[in-house]
Amino acid sequence: MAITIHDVARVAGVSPSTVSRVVNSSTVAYPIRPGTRDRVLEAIDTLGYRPNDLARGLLLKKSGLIGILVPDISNPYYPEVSRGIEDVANGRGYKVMFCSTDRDRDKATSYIDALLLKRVDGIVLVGGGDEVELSKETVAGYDTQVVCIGRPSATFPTVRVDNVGAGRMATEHLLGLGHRRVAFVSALSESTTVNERQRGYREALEAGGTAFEPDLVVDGGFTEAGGYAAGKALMSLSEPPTAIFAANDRMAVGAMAAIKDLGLRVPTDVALVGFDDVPVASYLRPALTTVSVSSRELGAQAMKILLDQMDGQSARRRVRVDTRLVIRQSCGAGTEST
Amino acid sequence: MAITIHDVARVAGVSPSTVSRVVNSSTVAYPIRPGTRDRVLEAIDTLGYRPNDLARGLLLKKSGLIGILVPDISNPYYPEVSRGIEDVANGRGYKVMFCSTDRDRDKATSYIDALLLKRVDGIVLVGGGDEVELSKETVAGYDTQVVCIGRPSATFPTVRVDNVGAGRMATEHLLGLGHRRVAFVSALSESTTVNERQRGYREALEAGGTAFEPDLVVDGGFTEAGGYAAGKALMSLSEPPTAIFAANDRMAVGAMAAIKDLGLRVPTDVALVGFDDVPVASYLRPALTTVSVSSRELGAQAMKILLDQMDGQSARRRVRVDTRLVIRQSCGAGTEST
DNA sequence: TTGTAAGCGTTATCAT
DNA sequence: ATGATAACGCTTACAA
Repeated sequence: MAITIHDVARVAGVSPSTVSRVVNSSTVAYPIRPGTRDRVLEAIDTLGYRPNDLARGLLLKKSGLIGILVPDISNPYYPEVSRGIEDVANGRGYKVMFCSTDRDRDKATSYIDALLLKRVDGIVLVGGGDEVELSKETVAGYDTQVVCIGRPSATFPTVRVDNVGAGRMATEHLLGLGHRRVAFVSALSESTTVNERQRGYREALEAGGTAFEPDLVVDGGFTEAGGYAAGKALMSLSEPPTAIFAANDRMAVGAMAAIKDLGLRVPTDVALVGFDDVPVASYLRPALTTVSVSSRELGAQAMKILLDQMDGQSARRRVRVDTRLVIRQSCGAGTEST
Repeated sequence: MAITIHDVARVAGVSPSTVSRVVNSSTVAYPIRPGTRDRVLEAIDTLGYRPNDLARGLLLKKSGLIGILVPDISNPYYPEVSRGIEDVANGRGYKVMFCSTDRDRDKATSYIDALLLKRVDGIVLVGGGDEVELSKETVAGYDTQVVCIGRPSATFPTVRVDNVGAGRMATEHLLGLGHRRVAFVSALSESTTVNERQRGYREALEAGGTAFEPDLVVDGGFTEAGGYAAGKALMSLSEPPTAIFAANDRMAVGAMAAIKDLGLRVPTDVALVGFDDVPVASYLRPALTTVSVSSRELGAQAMKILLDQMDGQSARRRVRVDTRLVIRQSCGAGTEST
């Protein structure tokens, strides 16, 4: 049987309220006689008492939990984002529940449902996938705050990456290196993230006076395997591209393997640029040129907004986090590796 | 204000108990007149009622939560394990809380504490790190079951990988290929996992009549950066190794980059074998030969044991999950890539 | 087949 | 400075 506050009270010879006040003395200031406090503390220690967060949460209407919904746990980018969230959350006594939808609508829905049932104090929606649907009405009456990362939202505050600008930047870089046939490895989905990067790609092409060619855009399904297939398909074109921009690093890794397997070289035969700057990016050879978004910062900003909202403060509704192109070897312009 | 069971009861013109019975009809069989059920269901629908898991948990002494403690979220291996746990857990209505200790003792302790406070129904301890300490006494009285993955434990059931055997297998493979100077990229810590792999390495050496050389064992700190430094150090030895076995894939990736940067080639100049079979392993060029442990299976088995324990069934205390050496290109024996 | 009432463990409010 | 009491939202005997 679990030790309750009553057990402690009995052993210490005080009332449950006193025990409660001792336990929460860090949060709520309350005058307690030193002797009493000592006896309570001692009783807690000998009994090994730990308060029940469920009971506390029921009363306080707070679970102390923050839910994070990411599209794909196997993409190292998302753990980084969640690390940012976690650091800020833990600093304020919140714990996080990390959930991966695997870009599956049913899974997403059931997770949101569970999060709401658990009365999480906040939800962070990460990524631009359309498998997640959450309306203002759904969360209304739940005393739960919501913030989005990397997805547009009219109803909830958002922390955004300038994907269009970053896509443009990456493509312009390739164009500036003299490439005229630049391909884009996309991912078919309603993911706004990828679509935006593609828009930037297209804008750069058009601004550079290069015609957009549908043949040069292929699906890579977010994964290494998809990127590999995309790379093969692209390089088998009658007029293959001289540069490839992949919408994420995982696909870029796959594309790089495909290029090498065809006996071609990066960047000599094909230049390659990725997106995310995952940990392995700088340890590939050639090291991958990629768009780095400070993913940790992204998470931290989102969590700060959440905290502000929970405190009832009027939080900033829209925050942008910068991106930068990390020029390594795969684009042919840099020599930097690590 | 949130909708409670009383609101539904009032609207449907029944008592709260009846509403409760309708809501939980899937779990607990109870006779209810169809007409009544319909009215309740309708009221639930119009009001948008969702039960409060905190209240339910307080009463039932169940949170419906499973805590997972991993050493390092940025190693893609752990998300895979947790996926295995999750799949089984979700199938039985449990949700998981994913926590990364970052191999930090304070973080680990505070997470375990939080998990216990939240009255999680089960805890899965993943990885052999010594930053995690959890005794039978600590969980006693918490109605919380514990299971370990990849770590020895006398007190809790464990799902183990035969790290010694796998380490031996990988090393024997290299030895069989004619290598006599085989290095080991380790990770300094009390992690039993790495130590066991190293033991296997050593056993294979001795069984093969090759002397163990302390110089050939270097620290790689679990990461690509550490593996890179280790690779450089190893290849700068007056008598460099002709083969390197890294205790995990992240370090193997780093070592591969180091070797290439020194103008040497894998596997011609140095053969390389990793451990984990992370997603990128097969997309490196040369593709990484590595020990594959069915990490998903590992998680699934652990969760099944947890469920058995929670059901009060006598679960199997020790389960072993197989490993196999995936021979790709980096060891020089295979041609297989993807 | 349905309703009443007690209680899960905690904290806020009001007394003392 | 401390204690008694009510309440948070739910489930489950027990009663009807």
